[in-house]
Amino acid sequence: MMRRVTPEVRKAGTGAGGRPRDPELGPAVLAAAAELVVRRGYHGVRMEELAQLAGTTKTAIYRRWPSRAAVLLDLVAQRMPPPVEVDAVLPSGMAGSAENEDVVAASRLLARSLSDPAVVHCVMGLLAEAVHQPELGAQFRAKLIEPQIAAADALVAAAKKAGRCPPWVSGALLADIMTGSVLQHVVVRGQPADDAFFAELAQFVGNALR
Amino acid sequence: MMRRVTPEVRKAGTGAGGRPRDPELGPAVLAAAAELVVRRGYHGVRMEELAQLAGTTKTAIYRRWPSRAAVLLDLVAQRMPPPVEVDAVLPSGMAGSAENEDVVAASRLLARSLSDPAVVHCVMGLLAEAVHQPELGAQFRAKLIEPQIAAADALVAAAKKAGRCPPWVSGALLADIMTGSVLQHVVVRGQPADDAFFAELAQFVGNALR
Amino acid sequence: MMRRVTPEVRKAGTGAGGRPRDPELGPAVLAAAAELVVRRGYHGVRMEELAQLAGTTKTAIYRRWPSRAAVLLDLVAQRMPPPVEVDAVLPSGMAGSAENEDVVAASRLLARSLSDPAVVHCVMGLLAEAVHQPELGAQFRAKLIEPQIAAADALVAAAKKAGRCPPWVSGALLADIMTGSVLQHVVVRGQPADDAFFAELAQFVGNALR
Amino acid sequence: MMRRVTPEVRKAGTGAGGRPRDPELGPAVLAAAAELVVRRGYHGVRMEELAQLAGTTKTAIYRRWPSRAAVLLDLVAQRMPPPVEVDAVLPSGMAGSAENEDVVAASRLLARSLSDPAVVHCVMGLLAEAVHQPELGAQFRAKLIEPQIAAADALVAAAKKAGRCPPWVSGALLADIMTGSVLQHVVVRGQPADDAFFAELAQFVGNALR
DNA sequence: CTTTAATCGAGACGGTACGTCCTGTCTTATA
DNA sequence: TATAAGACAGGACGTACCGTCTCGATTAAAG
Repeated sequence: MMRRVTPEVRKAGTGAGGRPRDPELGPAVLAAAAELVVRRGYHGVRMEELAQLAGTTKTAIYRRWPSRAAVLLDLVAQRMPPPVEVDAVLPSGMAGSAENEDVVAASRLLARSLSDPAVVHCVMGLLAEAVHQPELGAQFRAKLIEPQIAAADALVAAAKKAGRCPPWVSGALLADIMTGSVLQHVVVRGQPADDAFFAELAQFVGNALR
Repeated sequence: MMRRVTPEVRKAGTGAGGRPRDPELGPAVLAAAAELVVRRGYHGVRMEELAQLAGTTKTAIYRRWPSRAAVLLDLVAQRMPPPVEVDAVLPSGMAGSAENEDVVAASRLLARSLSDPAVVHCVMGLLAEAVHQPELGAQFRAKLIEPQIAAADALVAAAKKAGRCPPWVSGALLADIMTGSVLQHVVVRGQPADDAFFAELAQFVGNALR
Repeated sequence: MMRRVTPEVRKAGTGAGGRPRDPELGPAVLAAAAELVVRRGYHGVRMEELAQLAGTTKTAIYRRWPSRAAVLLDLVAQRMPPPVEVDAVLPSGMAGSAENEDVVAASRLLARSLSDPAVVHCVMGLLAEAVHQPELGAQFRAKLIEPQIAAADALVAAAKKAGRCPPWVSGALLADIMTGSVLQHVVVRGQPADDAFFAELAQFVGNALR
Repeated sequence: MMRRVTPEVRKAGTGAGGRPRDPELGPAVLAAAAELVVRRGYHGVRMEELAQLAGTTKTAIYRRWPSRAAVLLDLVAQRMPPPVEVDAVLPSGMAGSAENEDVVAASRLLARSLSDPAVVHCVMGLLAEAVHQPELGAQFRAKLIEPQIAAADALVAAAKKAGRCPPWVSGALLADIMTGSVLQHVVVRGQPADDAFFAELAQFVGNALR
């Protein structure tokens, strides 16, 4: 007997029938969350108000995300720029680059991950909550941090092969330094992440990679 | 006209008569807060439980601090190691040091500010709350960050005068990089701040200061 | 002008075409409701669980009944024994009965209306809901109470004609006393409706009718 | 050593110090509940609205009562008239009363327990909830029913001693009949509990007690 | 044999209330 | 005046349930 194949492969979670999820609802919630998080901060995102602003109800939100933290985590994952792409920074023909300007440029991109204020506010709140909520921390790292580290590793590996990076530098270290410095500068010290700061940082890193 | 003193959050010893404050109570609260913050994280520090663990009541705590954040801020201020002392790192007779090992050593001290887990957890929570609570952020920076920057500035100035530091390096940048990298490594990525990491970081900084 | 028939709660078989209703589904729902109402009480009958126990879905139930109360009302109407039939109790030839044992026997039947625990639980819940839901109350009385009163009235009229019942006794009063006493005894006081109680009650009524 | 006696025996639950409960708050909640229950019925009493109407908050209500049902139970207990007092009905000098009018009068009082509409609505809702919530049912009976039964028992015992009541009549039976009949008449059938009904009922009972 | 129309299972949706939890303020009696 | 004790107002949380809705699939009678 031939298995009956459903004519259309459904993309919704469980697989079978039922009223399909409103496709506009999820994005609307994330957009509302982004607005609220910059208006009121991480703890100012109240589920009731979030639902109202998104034109829906708490119930619908909790059907998609298990908690408020999960919503904000998804918000960050969506707004965070994708990690550095090696090929975009180290084009094949660029082999004999006089200095290591290409690696430095890539590092600048890494640092600019935290340029969106909504992202910054969410990240702080999530980290504070994740400290003693291991599952949240694991998801946070899997969704946001590990791709970044992987990209940095690939970047460093390519640079090493081309002789433009000392062998003792690791991608993880580079990522820690770039994003960490921005975090400290912006969030902890409350300073603007302007071009002057990025220039200083780039010069520091460029000097270290000599 | 006599200024009306709000009974709450009065500094101890303002007036004359009355029962004196129990001098052991304040420290007991901070100790209990340190224990709770590592057990349950920043948001896990409930005022009722904190009071109970410190052997007192909420009333007594709120007489000393205006809010939960203020308690945790004081906790950090107390547990945070004092900022680097220039004289301890750059002794007068050490002038012609072959390399820049002394500045690197000072930077390591700067980085080790965040070695206490209680401090790390508090800092994250306080920052998350401070994002939309400007007064808290100002106090945070005045108590914790500005002394650090000042110390780093003094350190860098002395090193520059001795020719062991490039002129484009600022103390603020050095502090941002050192503490920020540790913050990222420990809190965001959840990695241990062990000697291997500090060594990598020191080598990076040492290379940059050449 | 053709009347627009709302698709919901349509009587089965109104129009022509279309898939016919599953005839086993309605009874299955009532049976499941009976089971649930004795297991968990009136408010414990959740529509989702009811549907699942009946092997169907909420949709199918709401196509047949407009609300949860309507389902339970139908359950009572089905499980409630039919009201007393005069002829069954007062056979024509039994005219000169020495006592009034026949009326007493009829009253016992009246009282036994509430012997089914599912019925008792439903009745309580329905009444509680009907207090401020006049339409539900009206349906409740029309379906369950008025037939009982009518039967009691007929019974009393026949008994009066045969001289076995004082002229000041009405069927409504008799019904109130018999069913009300059982309600109080069983539901309010939580006592079993056993033979001893019915005997006591019958003796009381028999004495009153002398 | 003499035990220190607190100068004033506190009536509040736990016994020791602390801010005393607002004595007006409990009565205000019960009054508000009475108003809401007649306006909207048992299920229409929402905790939030109840709190607001009483000029307080949900928290304060839940500190005094464990659940909504407990509030309404207390409301009934307060509004329900006290059970019949034998001495008030059977004065010592009234021994040779021609008929049994005194017992009948007492029964009428018994029946009038359900004259308050707020009481009736609450009783119905409580009973519906108590069906499968044994603890609530037990409290309901202990607070409301058992005193009534005890009073009826005392009444019947005194009447028997004076020869104005048949030996086979129990107080419980009399209470079941009186209150149950009213319950049925008012709640189930939706008829008014007017004098005509009470007269009919009294005549029936008076006849039975002959 | 196709069209039509109503049913079915499945499950998302808006809405509403629940009871819990926590913060920061207050009101007592006692030390 | 400080303390322990605990009630208070206020507000958000996440859960649970109701009754409605929107799908695709199914099932018969009508055309």
